[in-house]
Amino acid sequence: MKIQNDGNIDFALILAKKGVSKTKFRIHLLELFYNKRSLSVKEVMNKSSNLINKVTIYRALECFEEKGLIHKVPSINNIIRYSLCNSDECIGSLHKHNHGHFICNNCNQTFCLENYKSPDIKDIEGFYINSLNLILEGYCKDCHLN
Amino acid sequence: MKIQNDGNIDFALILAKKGVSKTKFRIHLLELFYNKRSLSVKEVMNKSSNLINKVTIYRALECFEEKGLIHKVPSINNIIRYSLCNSDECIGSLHKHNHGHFICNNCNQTFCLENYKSPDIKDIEGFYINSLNLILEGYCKDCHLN
DNA sequence: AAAATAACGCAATTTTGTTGCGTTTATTTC
DNA sequence: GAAATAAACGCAACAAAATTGCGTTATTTT
Repeated sequence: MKIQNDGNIDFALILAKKGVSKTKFRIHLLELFYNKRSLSVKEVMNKSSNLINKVTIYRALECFEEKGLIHKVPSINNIIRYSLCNSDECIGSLHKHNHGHFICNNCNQTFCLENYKSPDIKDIEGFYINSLNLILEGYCKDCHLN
Repeated sequence: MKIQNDGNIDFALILAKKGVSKTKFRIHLLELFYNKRSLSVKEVMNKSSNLINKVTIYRALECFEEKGLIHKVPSINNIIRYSLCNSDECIGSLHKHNHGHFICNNCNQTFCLENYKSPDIKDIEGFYINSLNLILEGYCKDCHLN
């Protein structure tokens, strides 16, 4: 994925293309994901104004997921976590995101590992696969040092 | 993994070898995992006597994980889920479980996919990997039909 | 068997996520 | 561009999931 995060991205336009209402918060939310790629609900809360209600955050994330902007990343911390979709992989609510994700067990940040792909599993007898995730956990550079 | 689930497994002995106290409930819990391989907290509750307190369940699962008997399986439903460790893969709290897991989005059952392995990722610059999980989600045979 | 240690149960609390409904904001239609 | 429609928002209340402290009971060690 090539993200040109040079401050010239028209987030409102991206929302419009995906059929998402262009409210102040949702533009802000999309910007957050373009900056950090992967966020938990808590991180979104911390990075949003205190004036934004948590219900609004949950509903916006749900909407973004349905419209193909972000996808859930599995985790063992029983925390909902989302990552920005690759526009060439995800269309609408059909999410195909075969790159790995690394989750730091200390700071809880999630990192997209573009170079590490999930194996290409097509069909397994008796299982109807909707999503496939390669999840790595441990400590990121910063947390390993401390 | 070869599990000889023929009713002749000495669960108490396994607990003793791992340094886990041999209480009635913990013997029962280990048996559950040998029977089903993968369980959420809720499933453990349902399969245990109503007399067992949920706190006991949480603490026993935590203990089993620390002693290398079971490991957490990531999921997008933010539900804590555990799988039996392969004795040849996991030693103590060092969990290496490179087989995939399939989680049914309807019945929430988890299935170990012994034949589907995670790619063998050793080191990634800046990341210190503790565990690696290959997570598949969708519908199992039973839930797909309904 | 007694002492030490670990597990257990209970109650209370915290954290996380959800639902309903009236109000505000954005989008569509004219 | 204003009115009508639809969607998003905030609030309060609720529900579910997980955690903590502490006194009691069971297990392990000596």
